[in-house]
Amino acid sequence: MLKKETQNLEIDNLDIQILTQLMQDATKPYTEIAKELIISGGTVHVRMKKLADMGIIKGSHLIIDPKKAGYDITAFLGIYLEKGSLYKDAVEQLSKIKEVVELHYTTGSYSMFAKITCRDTDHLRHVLNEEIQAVKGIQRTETLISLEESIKRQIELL
Amino acid sequence: MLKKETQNLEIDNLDIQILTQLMQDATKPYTEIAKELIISGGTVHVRMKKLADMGIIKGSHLIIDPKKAGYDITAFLGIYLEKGSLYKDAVEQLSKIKEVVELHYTTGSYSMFAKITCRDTDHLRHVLNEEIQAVKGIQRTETLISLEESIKRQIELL
DNA sequence: GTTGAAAAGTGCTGCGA
DNA sequence: TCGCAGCACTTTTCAAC
Repeated sequence: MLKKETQNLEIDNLDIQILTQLMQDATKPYTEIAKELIISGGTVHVRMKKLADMGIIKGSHLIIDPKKAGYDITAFLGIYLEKGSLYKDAVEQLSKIKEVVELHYTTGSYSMFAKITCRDTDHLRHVLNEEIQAVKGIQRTETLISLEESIKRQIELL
Repeated sequence: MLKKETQNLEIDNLDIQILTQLMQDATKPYTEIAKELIISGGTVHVRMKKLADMGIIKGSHLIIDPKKAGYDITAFLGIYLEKGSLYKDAVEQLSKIKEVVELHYTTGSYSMFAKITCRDTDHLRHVLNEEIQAVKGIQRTETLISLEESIKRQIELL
C-alpha cells in the first residue's frame, strides 16, 4: 500500500469537453454540462476536482467590456531596456501601473512587451509620458495602438 | 409615460466594488459579497442585472493554466500585409487558426498584431510556417517569443 | 432603491453498483 | 470508477419599507 495515488494524471477527452464548456461560461451549471455529455452531475464534479487539484484550473474571471466601462484604447508597447539586467526591477515598477495589463519578457528587437488599456488618448499620453517614462531602466518605447480587436479568445484544448 | 426607462446608466462606486470582486473570482457567492459591502444579497443581484443589461458584463471565463494543459509557448506576431485592403480577408483566415488567440489591427510598423499559443517549439514552427504563411495577403511576419509572462490581469475600474 | 425572507435550482457528499 | 439520491447552499423573486 505504498503507492498512495496513481491518480489519473492524464487529461482525457471528457475532461477537455467539460473544460471547453466552462471556459466559455464559467457559471454554466454542472447539471447542464452533465446532460449534454450524458453523464451524471457527480462525475462532472469529480473531474473538476481532479483538474483543480492538478492546478490546471487557475480560477474564473468575470469578463467586462472595457469600452463600455470607459476604457476605449488598447495599446501595445515594445520596450527597450538600457541593460537586460534591469528587467526584474522594471517589472516591479511596471506592475504598479494599473494600466499595464500584460507584460512579457521577449526575444526579438524589444526587451519587453506590454499591453496597456487606457480611457482615451489623453489618458494614454499621460501613461506613456508620465508613468512609463518614469520607470528606471527603460531606454525608449515603441507604441502600437490597437484600432480594432478582431479576435479575442482562449486556446482550444481539443 | 413616454419615457420608458430613465434607468441609472451611471456606474457608481458600489457597482465597481461588486465588479472588482467578481473580476477576480466569478464564482464568488453574491451573499458573501453582500456581507463584505454590508448590503443585502438582493441589491448585489439588482446591480448585476443592471450591469448585464448595460452590456458591461460580457460573460465569465474559466481560466486554465496553458502550461499545465500542455501549451508552453506564447508568441507575438507582427504581421505585414501586402495591401491594407486585405485586412478583412486576413482576419477571416486567421480566425480559423485556433492557435491565434488575439488579433489586433494596429498603427505603427505592423499592419496587424497577433498573439498565439503553442504546445512547443515544433508546434510553433508548424503554425508559423504552414498555417500563418498560407494566409493570403500576408507579406511577412516578425516573431516575438514570450520567455516569461510577468504580468497578466484585467484593468482595474477603481 | 434597498431589504429580508421564501421558493426554486444548483453544488456537494456518501452510499451503492 | 461511475452514477444516484439527500442535504446544504446559493440564486432569484417578491412584498414591504
